[in-house]
Formats: sequence, C-alpha cells, structure tokens
Amino acid sequence: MSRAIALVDVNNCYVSCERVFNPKLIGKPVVVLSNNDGCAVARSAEVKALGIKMGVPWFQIKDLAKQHGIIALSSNYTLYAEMSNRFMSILGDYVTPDEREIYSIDECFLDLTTYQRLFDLTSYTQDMRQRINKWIGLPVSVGIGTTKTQAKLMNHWAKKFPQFNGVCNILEMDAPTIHRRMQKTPVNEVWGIGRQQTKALAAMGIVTVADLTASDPHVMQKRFSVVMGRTIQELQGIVCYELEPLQPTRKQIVSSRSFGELITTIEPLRQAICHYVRNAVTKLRADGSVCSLISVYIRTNHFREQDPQYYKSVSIRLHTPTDDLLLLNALATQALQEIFKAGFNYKKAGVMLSDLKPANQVTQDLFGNAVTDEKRERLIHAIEAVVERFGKSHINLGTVKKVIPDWEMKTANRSPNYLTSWEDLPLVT
DNA sequence: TCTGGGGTCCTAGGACCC
DNA sequence: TCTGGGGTCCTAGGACCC
Repeated sequence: MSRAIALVDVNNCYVSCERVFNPKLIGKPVVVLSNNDGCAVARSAEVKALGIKMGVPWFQIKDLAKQHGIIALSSNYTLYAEMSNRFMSILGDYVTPDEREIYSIDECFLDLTTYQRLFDLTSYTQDMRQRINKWIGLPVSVGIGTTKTQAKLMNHWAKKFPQFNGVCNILEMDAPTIHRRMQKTPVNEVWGIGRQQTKALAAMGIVTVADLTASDPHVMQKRFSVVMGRTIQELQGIVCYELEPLQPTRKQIVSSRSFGELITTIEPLRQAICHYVRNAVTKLRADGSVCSLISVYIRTNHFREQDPQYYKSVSIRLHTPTDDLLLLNALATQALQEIFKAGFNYKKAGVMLSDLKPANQVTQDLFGNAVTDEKRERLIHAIEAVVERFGKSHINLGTVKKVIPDWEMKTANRSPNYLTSWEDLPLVT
C-alpha cells in the first residue's frame, strides 16, 4: 500500500473568511490588504483574473481597482485565526492527532495511508470539503500524493483544473497523464523553488516540473543545495519530509512594523520599540519560554533609492534567560540608543527575541549562566569522570572539555576558568 | 506620495579568545 | 616576541515559505 499524503488548504483564505461574515462580498472582486493597507495579501478569484499579483502595493493598483469595483479590506488576523482553528478542528474528525500536521494558518497535511483500505480517498476528502463548507462556510482544495511535495503540486492542480472538482489525487492518475500535466506546469509552482532558483534552473534548460522531476537529484544537490536534491526526490515519490504532527517550539519571536510616516527622531522610535517588546514578551510567555538574546534594528525606506540608506541592528546577550518585560524593555532602549543615528528618515523598526528555551528547564550553572537540565547533568557527569581519572585537584573546564569535546566553553573568557573546589559544582535538585 | 509581517535555514567575514 | 590553529560570537545578508 503506497503512502498517501493530503494537503488541504483554504482557497483565498482571508477573502473567504471575510465572505463568511459578509455574504455581500461573494461573487465580487475582493482584496485583503496588509498592515498600513500597504500590499494585497489575499485576492478573490475575480481579482486574480484581472492579473493582480500577490503582494503588489495597493497604490499601484488603486486605479485599476476603482475601474473594476474591487473592494479592499484591511486585514483582521484575529478573525482568520479563529476560522483557522475551526477548520483544523473539523479535519481532526477525520484523522488521529498524529496523522495531522498544521502547516500554516490555512494549510494542513494529513496522512491518509491507512484510510485507503476502508475508503476511496477521493470521496473521503470530497466529504471533508463538503463538511467544511457546510459547517463554517470556507471553500477548500485537496491534493493527494505520496510525498508532501507531490501533495502540494496536486493541490495546485486541484485549483487549476476545474474537472477535478477540488480534489486531485496522483494515485488515481496514470504515468503518461502525470507526465503530460507536469510538462505544462512551470517549475516555479514546485514547493521550495522560488524566484532565484527558477532563474538558475531556466539557464540549465529546466523550465517545467517534468524537466525538474527528470533531473538527477544527486547532481542537482551538488550544483544547488541539499534542499534542491530533496525536492527532486520528493517529486519522484521518494520520501524526504515526514509528517510532523507536533509543532516544534519556535526558535525566535519577531515583532516589527513599518511606520505610516517617516520618523527622524529617537523618541517615537523608542515608543515603537517599547510596543514591540511588549508584543514579543506576550508571545514569549504564552509559549512558556524565556529568551537569552534580544536584538533591535532600525532601517530607512529601502524603496526610496534616492535617499541616504541606513540599516543597523544590535544584539544584547543575557547572562540569565528571562521573560521580564521591564528588563527587556530597558535593554531594548539601550540598544536603540546605540544604533540610532540622526539625519535619516526611519521607516521600519523591529525587535527579535531568540535563543528561546522552555522556562521550566532553565537553571544556572556555577558561573551564573543559564543551562538546561540536560546540559547541567552532562557537566556534572564530566566532572565526576575527571575526578575519578585525575583527582579533585585537576577539575577545570579544560579537562572537562577533554571528557566532553563538544561542551560549550563560551563562559571561559569572562569567568574564572578554574573551579576552586568541589563545592563550587552546581547543585543537583 | 503611497511598497506587510512572521518564520526557517544557511553562509561568510571580522573581532576576539585560548 | 613571533607564529599558527581552533573556536565562539556578532553582524549582515540571501534564499525560501505562508
């Protein structure tokens, strides 16, 4: 029995969500705009038909929009998140938790391998589509393949060819048909192939999905990257990416925003940064994490090439990981003062919290640095091994490092390199 | 005049330390 | 005093994704 991975996604997600609550928008050309109403981030089918691309600045299409009666809405992410929860929860009725990977706000991978025995997968997923539409009013498409990359491609076909009626299943297609459709699909539709790669591939004569699928993954991996090699294998049906049902905890939290107007002085920047820190710390605490590094950046408007440009960021490392708002705010303000330069028109600023760790796993080592329980245990074992081999008088970080070669020595240059006594060792709680 | 925000992964060079 | 190698950290930037 072959593996069967489905990708279910909401068509024109943000526009569809808005239509659920305002049915007058149905059948009309609608766009949803980003913050500051800057760019189009979602387009209805009617708008796509006018040739308006994803992410175009609103001011560039304003005239066209007027001409065709396009309705522009500011985004409402709280609403979209709520609709997303309901969508994912309905999918949860069809599979077990470890057969579902929530990939983004509007996309979900499902492992349907075992369901092939009991159901026809096309009708099974058609049932999902209908239920989602009936219960929460969202239109969805389904692509089914043996790998995630194939499922993504099938999802694209499900939208592109009306005869599929929203579900495209590669397992039901014969090889010549697949090949013919791949020949007609441009290579940039493949998951992981962006603008730059498309250009580089075109220079080698690879322009369609069929071309890429026929290429040698090992040769291409050397020429491009390991990611490219995997993408090709996945297109060929060789699994490189497993389903990841458990959301990995994120590694950084970013809070940033463009300003509606240009800023020249430090005070409004300070207020903005203060706001971003609060925003990021709220997320940090919701995750139950603490951070060890805070970065702040400010920049001018890079679209205004005629203006003098400035971009500067600075990071501050914390001795002890924290989620303390006041402390992080003070550090961010200090960072801002370091990088601020008068004489520029600032357009954007941001704060990044990184080196995140679960708050409950963090303790301090004898230098006052935070270590996870796991690391501390390894340190203690190493020291015990040193004592056993060389005796107590030889306990120093250098010897410890001989026992654990990959032990991080980053504290060695700021703190005493030598332990003075056995009693200095971290306590085991 | 007006051009989003939040992520991941990878690479490279310079400063600095042992 | 001169030399080299190995390592970390920081900054910057590029590529991709939604």
